[in-house]
Amino acid sequence: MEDIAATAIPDNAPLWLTRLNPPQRDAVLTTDGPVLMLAGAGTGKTAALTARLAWIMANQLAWPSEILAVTFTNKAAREMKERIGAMVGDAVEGMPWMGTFHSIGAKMLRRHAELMGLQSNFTIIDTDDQLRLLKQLIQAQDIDDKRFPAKQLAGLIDGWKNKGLSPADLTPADNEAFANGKGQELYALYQNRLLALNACDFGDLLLHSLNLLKNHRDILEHYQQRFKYILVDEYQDTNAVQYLWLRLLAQKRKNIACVGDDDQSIYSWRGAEVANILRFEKDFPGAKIIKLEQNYRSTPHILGAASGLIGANSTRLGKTLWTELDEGEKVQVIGVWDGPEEARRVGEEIEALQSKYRSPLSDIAILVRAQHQTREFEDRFIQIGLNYKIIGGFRFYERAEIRDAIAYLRIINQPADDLAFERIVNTPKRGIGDKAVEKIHIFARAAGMPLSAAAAAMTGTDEMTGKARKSLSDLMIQIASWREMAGRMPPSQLIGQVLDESGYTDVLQAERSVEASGRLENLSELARAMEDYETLGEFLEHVSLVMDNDAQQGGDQVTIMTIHAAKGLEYKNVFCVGWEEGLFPSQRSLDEGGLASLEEERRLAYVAITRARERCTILHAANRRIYGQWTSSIPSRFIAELPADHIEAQESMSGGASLWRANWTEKGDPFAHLAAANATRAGQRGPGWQRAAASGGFNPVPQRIAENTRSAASFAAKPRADLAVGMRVFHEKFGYGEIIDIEGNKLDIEFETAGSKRVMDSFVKTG
DNA sequence: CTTGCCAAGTAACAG
DNA sequence: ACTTGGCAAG
Repeated sequence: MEDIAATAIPDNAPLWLTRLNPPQRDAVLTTDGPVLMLAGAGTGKTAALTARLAWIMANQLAWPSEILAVTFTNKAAREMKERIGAMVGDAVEGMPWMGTFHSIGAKMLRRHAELMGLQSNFTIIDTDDQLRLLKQLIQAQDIDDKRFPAKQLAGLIDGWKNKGLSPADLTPADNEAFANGKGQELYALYQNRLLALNACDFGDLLLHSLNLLKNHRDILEHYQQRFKYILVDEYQDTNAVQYLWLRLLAQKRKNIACVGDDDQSIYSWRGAEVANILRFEKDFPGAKIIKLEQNYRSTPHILGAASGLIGANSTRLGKTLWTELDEGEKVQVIGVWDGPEEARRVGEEIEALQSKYRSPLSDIAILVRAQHQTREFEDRFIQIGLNYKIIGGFRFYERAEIRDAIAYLRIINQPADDLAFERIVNTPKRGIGDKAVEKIHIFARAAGMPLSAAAAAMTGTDEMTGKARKSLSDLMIQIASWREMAGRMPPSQLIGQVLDESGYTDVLQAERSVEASGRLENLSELARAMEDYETLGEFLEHVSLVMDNDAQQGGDQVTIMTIHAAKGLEYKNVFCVGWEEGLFPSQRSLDEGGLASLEEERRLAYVAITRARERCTILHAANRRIYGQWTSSIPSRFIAELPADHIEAQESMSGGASLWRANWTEKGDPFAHLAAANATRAGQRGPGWQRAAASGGFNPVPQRIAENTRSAASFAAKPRADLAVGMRVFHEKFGYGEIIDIEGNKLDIEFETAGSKRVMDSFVKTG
């Protein structure tokens, strides 16, 4: 294992191979047999992976279509394709089996759908549909869906699927986990319902694919034969069902290369098992283990801070990262008064980076623990006119109008899609309300047919009364005509027809609000996105699995995203915000998982810091609002765990300092009592506070005091002097309007397009 | 059948 | 703070 007799460089070696370091090269040239690459953050893992694929193809060890390459995100797959393309040319185009577990599972499943009781045009339902379906089932069982919410059941079912368990595989304990022993029954009902709808949820894409291979020897052998090489990225994040699926496929040729880093395992909550990586040598005897430890990304200070932090974890394989880069700047730790000030401060730091280093905004990322933290930054950046984008969050296809449009497409593509039918039958409003839908349900159940078929049949009976009957009949005629159109026009054109003829566009246009025009824009964006697809089915697959909203509106933008979404990415400047106990590490995670969860949170912190190439800044606030309530907070313990040599606590408002400040400003500060309470608690315990105190937190004269009071005053702000009733003003979100009334710093404005609203004066511009 | 209002519960992370 | 669901009025 230690003898890394560096594989000799072949004579004909291309440049991209000679440039790799010895372990990387090893990982490329060891093509036969199982390989496990332990690759630390920033150690050139992707370079090695792509080179390995390029090498296999360039030497014709396998055709592109004979390689199975699994990545964790669509982004990673896309990126890898691009990089390989640059090395070996167009050959990548023919790599049909590169993608996420889910997309590959879906592909495989569509080819053999009938064996699993599905048709190949099955729908992939999202979490929203899943919840609605489960709720219906729970209610149909006469179970109180308040006490036993669909969300909880969805979580359990996902968990079972991640473990590879079908309803029949559940233990009595599993069964007891929901509604006093109804778990199994509901799971089984749900699966039957999905089959009847010709639909899969995300978990099914994996579970069905696994069962497909398990239960059909010939198919398994076909794929074992086909995939000459298997490559798996982020192996530490694979869950049981993925692991079993891989193991089946690799059994024959055993040319499987897995890449992972136990320190970056951050998905245990969705069933990932680090044990998979530890078990690799047992599963594949004689596996070659290759460690990548030279870091090419981060400065020694950043690396030192991250290493020190992760060193606090007890369960690690242990790697020692090193770098040849220049020392660089220390990691900055900044304490601020509250959430708004945190956002304000980050904005200032970004502006400083722009002027001092001429950093483009695309070199800057803000990493949050939880999605809701993005809002504060968004508000601030709109205010100061800083260009930003938020990754993840509200996914494009999760917007109501997009889901509506897609529901139309789904019911056109797949008549059995009851969920889609339910969604659109009265959208836009056409007088077919709950009562009418209920009738359709009853009819459908009696006749054993899908809703849309039942609805079509009912237009010929007297079940429906006048108006509803007419509307329904019109709708069914329209749907029939759209189905016919779908065969002869491209999807991007079809969607326009559908939206116009259904009256959807009209309703939005009639609304004449900013929101409505935004929706219309989104819909035309959707049509544009559809231009890349030739068939409806193709597009729907894309939308349910792939479509993300990083369709950048162009321009130079700061990126705001969760740490999870940032895994695998790097930025020159990284801001890690909200490092406070309860938020990060998240209270919920501590409550649920104890030490194991704490260690996962710490790995998350490690991932966050190691995204930074040159500058890493960590912030924590002394006060934050949670559920609309102001709450005091203490610095995260992770801050205390950063080695002092590598950090610089620039100034701190935390603990004692904020008490001092609170006393100082007590008069005008409505939150002084919170700060005092915070200080008391911080004084009792809290390792993060010790660090903050030890590293200069007790600066007796906080220099930024003037600014701080100003920011604390943002919620009790003085009204602006430059505004008066009757004045015409501009608001980023609502456009132009006239001031009707002024109340302190709040304005009542009659907007020209958005109607009358009450807004903060700081959000409007004059002139 | 729709709309509007109030109360309640709430927000971790992905495909 | 913000969204969702239930319920009452139009």
